[in-house]
Amino acid sequence: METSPGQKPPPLDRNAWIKGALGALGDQGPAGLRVEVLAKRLHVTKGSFYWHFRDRRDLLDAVLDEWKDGRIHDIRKQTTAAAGGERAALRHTIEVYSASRNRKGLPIELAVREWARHDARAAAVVEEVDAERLLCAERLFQLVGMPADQAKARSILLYAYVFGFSLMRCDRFAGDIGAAKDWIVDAVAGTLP
Amino acid sequence: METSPGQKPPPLDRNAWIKGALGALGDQGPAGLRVEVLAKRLHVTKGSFYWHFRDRRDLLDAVLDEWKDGRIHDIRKQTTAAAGGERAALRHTIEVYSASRNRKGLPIELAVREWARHDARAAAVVEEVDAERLLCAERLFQLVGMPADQAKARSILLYAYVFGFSLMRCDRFAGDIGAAKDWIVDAVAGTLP
DNA sequence: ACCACTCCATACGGCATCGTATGGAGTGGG
DNA sequence: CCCACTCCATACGATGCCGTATGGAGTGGT
Repeated sequence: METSPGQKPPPLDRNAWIKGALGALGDQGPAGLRVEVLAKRLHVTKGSFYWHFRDRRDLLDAVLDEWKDGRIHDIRKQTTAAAGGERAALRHTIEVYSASRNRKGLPIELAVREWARHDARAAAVVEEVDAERLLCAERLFQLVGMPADQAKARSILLYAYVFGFSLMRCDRFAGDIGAAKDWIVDAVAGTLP
Repeated sequence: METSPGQKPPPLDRNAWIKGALGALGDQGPAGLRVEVLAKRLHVTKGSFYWHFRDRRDLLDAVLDEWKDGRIHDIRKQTTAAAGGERAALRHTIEVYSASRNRKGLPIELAVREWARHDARAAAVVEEVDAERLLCAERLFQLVGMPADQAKARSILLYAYVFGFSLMRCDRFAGDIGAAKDWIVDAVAGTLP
C-alpha cells in the first residue's frame, strides 16, 4: 500500500533484503538466513540477491550491523529518561521485553545469541550490545542511589532475567504469572535505594 | 579403552547414537543433528543409523526423551536435600549452572530451547522440564519460610537468571563478575525468609 | 533509433543431506 | 558345511542450497 497497491513491486534495495533477513532470523532462527529462502520470502530470486550482495557472508555482516545499531539506539533512547524518572525507566526497560509488542524483538534477540555461539562476528556484536545495555542500566541504578557494586549486579540480573524468562515455558507451572512478574520487577529494580 | 584398546570397535547400539546426538546438540546446536554428520562423529556410516532408527525423527524424539529423563532425574536429586539444608540446596541449584563443569549441560540446554521454538515436541519437553524444576524450587523456597506467592516468583527468577546469564557476554562489561554473582545469588535465593 | 545502466530471472555445476536398496562381514545354530 | 541373523558399508536418486554465468526487461540519456 505504499507505492502502488498490487501492480508494480518496487525494486528491492539492499536494505529491504536486510530487513527481510531480520524477519526470517526471528521466525526461523539463524537457519532461516538462506539466500534462496529469503528470496522466496521477498518474492524475488537469487539474481536480485547477488546483485546487492557479494555473497551470503556479506548479508550476514550487514544483518549484524543493522541489529547492533538498532539495539544500541533503542537502549540509549530508553535509558535517557527524563531526569528524576530513572526508576520508571528501569521498570520500563524490564517490561519492554515482556511486552507483547516485542514479539519481533525477542525471537531475534535469542536467534542472534544462538548464532553467536558459532560465529565470531555475531559473538562480538552481542558483546558490544550487552556491554552498552549493562552500562546504561548500571547508570540508572546508580542515579537512584544504589551502591556501585549493587548497581552492577542488578544490571546483570536485570538482563539475565528478561532474556532467560523469554526462553522458559512456565505455562504449565503458573496460571497467574502476572503477580509473580510484578514481584520480580520489584526485586530486580529494587524497592528502595 | 573399554572393550579393546584400538582394534575392534564394539557394535554401536541405539543408546550410543543418542549420546552422540546429545553431544553434537551441545557442540553445534540443533543444526548438528544430521544423520551423516553424526555418523562421521561416531566413525560409522548411515547404514548403522537406519538399522537402529526408523528415520531422523525417530532419533530426535529419542534425544528429547533422553534429555527430559536426565534433567528431571537431576533436578530431583539436587532438590531432595537433607532436611534443613534447603537453603544450601537452593544455592547449589544456582551455582551448578554457573559451574565450569557444566560446560556440557548449558549448551545443550540452550540448544534444546532454540530447538523448541520450531518443534512442537521439543517445546512440550521443555515445558515439562521447566514445570518440574519450578515446582522443586518452589517447594524449597516454601520450606525455608517464603510465602507462597514469593516462592513461586523466586523460583521463576532463579531459572530465568541462570539461563539468561548463560547467553550473555559481559566480559567487556565487568571484570570482577564474581562479586556481582555473589550478590545476585543472595538476592535470588533470599537472605532471610 | 540507439546505447548504457539498473535490476532481476533463469539455467547451470557443485556440495550436503535424507532415505532406500542391496550386499557383505561376522557369528552362532543345526 | 550351510543357514540365518545382526550390524554395517556402499551406491543410488532426490532435494535444498550456494555461487556463477548469462540474458532480458525496463528506463533514461542523446
